[in-house]
Amino acid sequence: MTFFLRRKIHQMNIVSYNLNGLRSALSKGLADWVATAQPDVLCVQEIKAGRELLDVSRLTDLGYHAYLHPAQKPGYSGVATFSKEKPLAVTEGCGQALYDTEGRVLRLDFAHCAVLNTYMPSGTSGPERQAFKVEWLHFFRRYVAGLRAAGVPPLVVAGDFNCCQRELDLHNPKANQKSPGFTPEERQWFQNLLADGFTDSFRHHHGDAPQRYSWWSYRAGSRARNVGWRLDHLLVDNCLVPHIRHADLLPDVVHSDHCPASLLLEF
Amino acid sequence: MTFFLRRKIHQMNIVSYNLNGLRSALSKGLADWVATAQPDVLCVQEIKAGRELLDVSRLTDLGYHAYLHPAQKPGYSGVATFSKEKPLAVTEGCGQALYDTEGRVLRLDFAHCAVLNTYMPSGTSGPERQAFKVEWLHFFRRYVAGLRAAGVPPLVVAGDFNCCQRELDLHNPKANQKSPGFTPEERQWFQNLLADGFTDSFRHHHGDAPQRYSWWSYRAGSRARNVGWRLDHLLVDNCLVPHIRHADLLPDVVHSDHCPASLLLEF
DNA sequence: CGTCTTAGG
DNA sequence: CCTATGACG
Repeated sequence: MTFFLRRKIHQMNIVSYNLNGLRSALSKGLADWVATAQPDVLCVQEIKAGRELLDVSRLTDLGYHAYLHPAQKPGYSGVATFSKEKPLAVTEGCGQALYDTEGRVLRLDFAHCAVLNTYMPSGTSGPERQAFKVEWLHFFRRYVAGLRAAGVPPLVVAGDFNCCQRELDLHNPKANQKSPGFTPEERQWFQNLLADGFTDSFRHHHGDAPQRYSWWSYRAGSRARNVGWRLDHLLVDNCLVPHIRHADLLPDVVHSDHCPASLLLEF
Repeated sequence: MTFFLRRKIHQMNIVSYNLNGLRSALSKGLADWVATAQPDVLCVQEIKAGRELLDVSRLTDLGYHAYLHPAQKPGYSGVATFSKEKPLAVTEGCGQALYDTEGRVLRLDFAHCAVLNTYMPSGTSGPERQAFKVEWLHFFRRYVAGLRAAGVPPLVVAGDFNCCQRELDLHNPKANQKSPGFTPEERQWFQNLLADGFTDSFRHHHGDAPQRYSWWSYRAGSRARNVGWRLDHLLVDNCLVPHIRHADLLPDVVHSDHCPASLLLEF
């Protein structure tokens, strides 16, 4: 008879989900799905409401700690992270008022990793916001580099990036070379971010699987025809790659124009 | 065998209906109801859209002539009258810019009567609008007197009066002595208007029938409990009283927070 | 509570 | 198309 001596396995199931309104998603049964899926960390974006208007008891009743980082403007943007385990530290915002008033970053630090929930700006409403987005993207790389230098635990960057890198990340790459979210500048930025030492967990797990998207326009029945984009990502610090057990997109889960992206880490 | 010599009977079925949005009401099947009810003259209030946004083909396809008098402000107020018979004359507004920009009066003249479609101001949004309403009410009596003096055909005043006169016209008269729509001032005004030579066709036909309302708040399930007010009226010039054949409220017709009020005249 | 609006996506 | 808002009722 042989005995194996090993430490206790710790699994972390992390989900990123742009809800297009937390209240709307709750009204469509979000809490029931969460009760079934049981993510350990649930990062949501576009909560579109502040603390006064939000009732997250349906989620805290499931045993989650709730951390909200709403935008200043009513009905706009905002992120929230729900965690089964109480984090060692919570950091609201990135220290830049320009971004923090828009509720775009929320970090939870755990023993084995830090989960950085982010909602990156959309550029679709015009050139002004596209310029704002590009500035944010450059800021974000510097910001992440600073976190690393400061000794924050290895990062999981979870969120709606509002951009993707490769042609197979969207249904119609040819027609969208100039569209916000797939400009050469944004694709290059994404590549640079990966070169900084991050891994796209979905691609790591699924290779070049085509037609796997996380967002579909509400218009023209895009979702039914799978005319989508992969905008929601779970990037991990390269040092976490050996811990990836699974990564996926859950297009059958429908509370929003996005679907959840999930990642299972094992420590 | 006996022969009766008599002129051809002419019936006019007139309906007044506050739609709380003509587009919304159409989306709930208004045209199907109109096709069944076949009013000769349909007076609607709160159309809440201008000509560019409205598609009334579902009604004109039923054989109606359409006359619109929208407000200037988008999504606000406005009246429209639909008539099977082409009127002899159509008068948009009352000549007062203060009221005509809010789309509150539209008159169609026929051989036997004139149908004055009116949406009287609501006072519920504050004392400023209640004062505006009271000024309107006084103006309206003078205006109607002027029409009479000018030799307009005998009037049917059809519309949402946003007020009622007697305690049996609302579910909770005691609690609403100071509420806009049932203030002593408005009740007195209503009595004065009747004293000017008008008859409330519903009361003429139904006497003191209680609990007959035309509006219910959307809040707190008021309509299911019949907690309502009778705000929509078809007043007729006293000279038309011998022609009243029927008058009613149709609470089972639901496209709005109001229900239709109807009047059958025979000439 | 519900129909409009406008902003944002 | 969809979720927010704010005005109005």
